[in-house]
Amino acid sequence: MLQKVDQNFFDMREENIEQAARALKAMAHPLRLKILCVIGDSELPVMEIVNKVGTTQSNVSQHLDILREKGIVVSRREGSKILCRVKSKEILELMVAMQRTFCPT
Amino acid sequence: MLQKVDQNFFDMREENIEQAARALKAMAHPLRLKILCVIGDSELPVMEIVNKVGTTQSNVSQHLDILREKGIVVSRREGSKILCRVKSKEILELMVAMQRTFCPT
DNA sequence: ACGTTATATTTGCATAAACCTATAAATATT
DNA sequence: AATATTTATAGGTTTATGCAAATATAACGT
Repeated sequence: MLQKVDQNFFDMREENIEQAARALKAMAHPLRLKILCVIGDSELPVMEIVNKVGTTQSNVSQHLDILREKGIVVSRREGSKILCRVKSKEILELMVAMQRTFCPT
Repeated sequence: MLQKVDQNFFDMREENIEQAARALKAMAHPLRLKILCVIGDSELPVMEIVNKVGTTQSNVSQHLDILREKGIVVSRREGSKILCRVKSKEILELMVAMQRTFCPT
């Protein structure tokens, strides 16, 4: 019998696929993607995000909530402000990859 | 005035963001992600995908359609079969990045 | 031409996502 | 304590998604 060279480069396990899909789904919305781009590798208060992305505070808050619960963004309170940042360097690297994929040079 | 170091690494333009979000959305579903992983860098007939992902033909066909119309997958006829592959090496590279992000080593 | 295999499409339905407006809660300022 | 700022949450409406079951189309073998 031949050696099994199941050259499945993308052999994510079921659980990884589920998790990846959940995270991707959180990023796969124009406004949320824009929020992520605006935050980038910095840490911004919600209102600053609101101003930069140009929609209502409520809307941004709702989307931030989704990004948090899917593990894309974390935030901490500082006085009256909530500072948001992208959760991990892995996610930031993924964003760089997306930029490479979708932004024609 | 200070030099503007708007270190916005992720300065995707609006249109790029829209397009990226659309493509990501297509990939951000467990079954579709699985389909992509199964195809990988090869070219597979629909029925083979159906067998590997374990759901109905109709379901796979519907999801493949979404992947096609969002520009993630392309397919061609060969006799009675439709062969599917991931559209571009950019998308494949993005999948590699996702793997790095979501598959703990 | 007929049955078979491979794939796509349609329809109906249930559920989820998105968004708006209004309101609540927490902190800050005076 | 009253007011202003910042952020979150709730309720309601509209639209999109996901899926199953059935049916349609296309090519193949005999």
